[in-house]
Parts: sequence; C-alpha cells; structure tokens
Amino acid sequence: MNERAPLRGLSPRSLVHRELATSDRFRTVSEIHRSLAGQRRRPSLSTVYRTLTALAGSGLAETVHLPASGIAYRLRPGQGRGPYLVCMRCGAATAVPLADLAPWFRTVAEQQGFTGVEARVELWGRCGSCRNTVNENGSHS
Amino acid sequence: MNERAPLRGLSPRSLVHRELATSDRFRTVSEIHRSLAGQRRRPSLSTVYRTLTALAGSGLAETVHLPASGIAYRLRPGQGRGPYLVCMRCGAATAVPLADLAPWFRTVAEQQGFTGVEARVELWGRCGSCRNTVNENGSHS
DNA sequence: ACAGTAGTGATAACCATTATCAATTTCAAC
DNA sequence: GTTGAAATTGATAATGGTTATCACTACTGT
Repeated sequence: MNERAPLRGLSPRSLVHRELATSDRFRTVSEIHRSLAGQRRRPSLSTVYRTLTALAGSGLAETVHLPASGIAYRLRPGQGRGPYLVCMRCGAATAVPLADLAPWFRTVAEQQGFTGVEARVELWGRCGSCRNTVNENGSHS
Repeated sequence: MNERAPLRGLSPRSLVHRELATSDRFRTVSEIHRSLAGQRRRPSLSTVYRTLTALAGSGLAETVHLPASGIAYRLRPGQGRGPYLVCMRCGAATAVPLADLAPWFRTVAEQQGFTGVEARVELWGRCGSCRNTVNENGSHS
C-alpha cells in the first residue's frame, strides 16, 4: 500500500488514485478505467478494482450503490463523511447534513432490540446542471 | 397477472406469492425458490424471478438491497411503506418511523438544486432473536 | 375439439465483481 | 550493476446474481 513512484512514470495504482482525485463526483470502476485510456501505463481493470476496493476498505474512498446496479467511488473529501445527494446522471454529489440523524438511527434501532446497527442513506436525483439536459439514460460519462 | 388457479393445484406463480405471504421477513429469490422445493409444481427460478419482479413493480412487494449483494423481497404489509430495519441474519424487519423524514429529504435535495429526488434509507442490524446466536455468516435460512 | 394467448421452464446470455496465476517490476542486499 | 525475494500487475477464467430467449405446455373462449 505504500506509494512508490517508479522512475518512468506513476504506477498504475497511482494513476487510479490520481484519476479519482480529479473529480469529486462518484464514478464507477469502468468509468475510471475508461478515463485512463491512453495513459502511458494504463491500469488494467483488475488494478482499478483492486485500487478502488483497497481505498474504500481503508476509508480513503467512499461508495454509493447505484440505483440500477453497481458501485460508484470517490475519494472521501475532508471530514464530511455523511451521506450524499448524488446526481443520477453525472455523479455529482453534495453533502447532506444528515450526520445528526446517525445517532437517532441507532437509538431507534436499539429500541427495536437490534444491535450492531448500520444505516445506509442514499439520496438520488438530478442536479441543476443536468436538469435541462436531454433525458438520456445517464451514462455517467 | 390474473390469478388463475389450475384444477390440479396452484399455479407456480401463485405458489411464489403464497410462499412470500407465509412470512413478513425479507427473503431473496433463491431463498423463496429453495423454500418451494418439493411442491407439487415447483416453480422454476425463472418464474420466481418473474413473479417477484412483477410484484415489486406493481407495488405489491417491496425490496431491500442486501449489504453484501442481491435484493430481498417481501409483500408490502398494509399501509406502512416506510423504510425498515432489517435483521442482517434472518431477514426479520420492523417498520421504522421515518415517514416524516421523506419530505425533509426532498426539501434538502431541492435546496441543492436537485429534482426528481428519491431517497433510500436502509437500516441493518441484528435482531433480538439472532443476537444470542452463534456468529455464523448469515445465511437467511 | 380447436385456435389463440398466457404461463412456464431450461438454458443461454449478461454484467459486475472476484479469484487465479504467470509475468513483470520494484526494492534491497550484495 | 547483479541478483533474488517480494510486491504489483494484467490477462483470463470463474463466480453469482439477474435478465433474455424460446420452445413447449396449460388455460380460455369459441
């Protein structure tokens, strides 16, 4: 997991990391992979998966589940770790002040006799920029 | 979609519906399919998928996304259509009084310039009955 | 009976993800 | 600068859940 920088360019894993850092949108594995086409050492799909999984596992990246299917990733920005409002079309995300609700979720859950509670809040919609756009089936390009 | 009852027993689709009605737990497609083994006319996996998809599409059934992967179904009980607190192990579910939050979600979202907002709230934990159970990897049996 | 339609099941196709493993690259020691 | 162990990578296969296909069967109305 240490970031080595090969002499003749960034390592594939670094490329993934860097690509992920170019935007604060949520993006899928294949999007990232596609974005890296043409790079000097274009990472394989395997590496993209590995990197994103690792980043998410370590907490450096966060994920949302797409309404259709699949997972989208992005680097966790600063401290705000709350749920996000994600644009279904372009992946743009804005933080939603739900942090206060987390303890409440837990309370509710434990009142019902549940333990080890984990909440997932996902808000999907169409952002302002995409609102006026043709209603194409969002391709998260 | 009309419920025909063949002379020599319930139609496969009805069996799926009836099986789904035997419990208010959330259950996966393969669970339902497995539960129907041994029936006179055991529905195929195809039919189970078809039936559950149709039920969910028509609003008669509701779904949750399992933390790991896959979707679980159950017939929508009465009016309560809010989010549920689902036991990660046995699929037991209890309603959570989040209905009041729905409009708030929408307000927050629209303040951010989003439209057509859809919220997904999912709470997972381990219910009282399963709490004392061995920590096996939940198999939703 | 008969024809038309809907329902069904077996199978193949899909898609995203994970696992495998040989080949490459990197790093540290010599 | 060689050398070799260890980590990284990429091509590919495997997996798991879901959807599509299509021939066959069962039901309905006539």
